Amino acid sequence: MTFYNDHSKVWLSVDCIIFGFDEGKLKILIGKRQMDPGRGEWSLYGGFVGGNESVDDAASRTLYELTGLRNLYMRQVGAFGNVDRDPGERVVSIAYYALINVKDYDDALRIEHGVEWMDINAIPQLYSDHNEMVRKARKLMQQKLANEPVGFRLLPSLFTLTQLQKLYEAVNGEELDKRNFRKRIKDMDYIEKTELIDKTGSKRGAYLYRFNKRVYNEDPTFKL
Amino acid sequence: MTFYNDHSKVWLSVDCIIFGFDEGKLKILIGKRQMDPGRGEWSLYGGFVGGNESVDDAASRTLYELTGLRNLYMRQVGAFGNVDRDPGERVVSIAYYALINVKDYDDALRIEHGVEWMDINAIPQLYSDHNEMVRKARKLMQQKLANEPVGFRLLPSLFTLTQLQKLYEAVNGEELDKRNFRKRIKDMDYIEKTELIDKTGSKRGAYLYRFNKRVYNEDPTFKL
DNA sequence: CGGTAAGGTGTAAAAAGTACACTTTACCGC
DNA sequence: GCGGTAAAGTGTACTTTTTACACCTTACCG
Repeated sequence: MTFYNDHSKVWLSVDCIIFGFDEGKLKILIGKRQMDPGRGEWSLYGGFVGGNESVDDAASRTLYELTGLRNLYMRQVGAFGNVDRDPGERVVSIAYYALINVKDYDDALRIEHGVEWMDINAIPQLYSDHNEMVRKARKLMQQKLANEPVGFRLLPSLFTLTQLQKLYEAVNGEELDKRNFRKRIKDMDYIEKTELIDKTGSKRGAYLYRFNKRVYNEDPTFKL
Repeated sequence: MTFYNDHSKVWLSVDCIIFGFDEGKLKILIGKRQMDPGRGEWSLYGGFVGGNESVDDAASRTLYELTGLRNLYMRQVGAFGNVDRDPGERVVSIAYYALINVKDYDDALRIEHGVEWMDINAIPQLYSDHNEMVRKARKLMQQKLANEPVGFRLLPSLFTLTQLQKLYEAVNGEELDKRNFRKRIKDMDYIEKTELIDKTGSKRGAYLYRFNKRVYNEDPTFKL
């Protein structure tokens, strides 16, 4: 049964913009392409969409391949479909961004795949239209973090308010006032203060907080 | 030269969510499918992506086919890629939304294509995943209209403030205060009052306004 | 010439956002 | 053991933005 034979088919790929937060900086994972065409160029990590998987599933699988992690927070960036975007063949790519806690990513696995964390503000020229994908992903991710409590995906499950603030500063590229920031956090009942104290970031130590999804779901309001 | 032969190809289509504003209501164009599979079901208008055109171009072409209009405001909604979204074959579709001024659309052409304007709040069940596309398109379009001055694309080039207000009320699904709305418009220098008066909407007549893109570009700030 | 229906206008109160500086704590090095 | 250091933590006054709200004007129509 073939309805559409008079139209042409294309290869479909997925490309992943994987955001991490480390050393106070927002970073993404990129590596040098290990295959033709474009061998040796800096590139996002990607893969092809199989005949028997959804595009979302292909992205999840690709993320899993690279990181060994499942159930990452992931959103579609969009389809990139210029005719000559791939130097070899007609390939349309669907970009996805993901948020991961850098500490969850096994470093050996990272090296095995030949990718590294690069500061979002120092991304070199990338293969094909990947820079454009990164730009769009960053914009969408910024908007998402401003309106939904997903930034926590970039942090350990226990985090200090300073870490959270630095994260938002890195994402938005601007400094925030500490007191105003903490005031707003205090109004969010689903960001819970624990009795635990982190001593790694300062001599004095800072209280650790945690995001409570249950509480959030009862009144899903967020704005930062 | 074929690098990717061990992967499978798919058909790519585009589907269009075409927004119009008429009779004080936000509407989209839908029609009954005239081909298998799904013949007779309500559906968005779409088309296939050709081997030699970008996905964006395919969407423009499809919009032109349907409306006879070029340079419509158009944005990508995203890729829809579930394996069985099309009952016949594996087809991945990229959805686009467009904004048109209903008056610009020749009614004979509309009827010829068998599509009609349907209130966004009364959309029936649509073919495949088209309802999902509409939901996402509406959300993106709402956000876009709140942050960029593109709502004018849904109105004649000369419009009254009441028309503009009704448009925003329809888009956001909530009534707005007339004085507050007009106050905000007055702060936007690029929405220019003309000396022309529209007498069709009221006995008294209302001043017609126009959006000045040049002025907007000098200080592209917008928020409604 | 009175009724009607949309056009047009300003002010005050509430809420949200912004700017801003000092004390506390615990470690470290001398 | 004590002075220096570096991050943690905390409240108030001011500014800006947002919201609520009611009446007069105009021109057509019957």
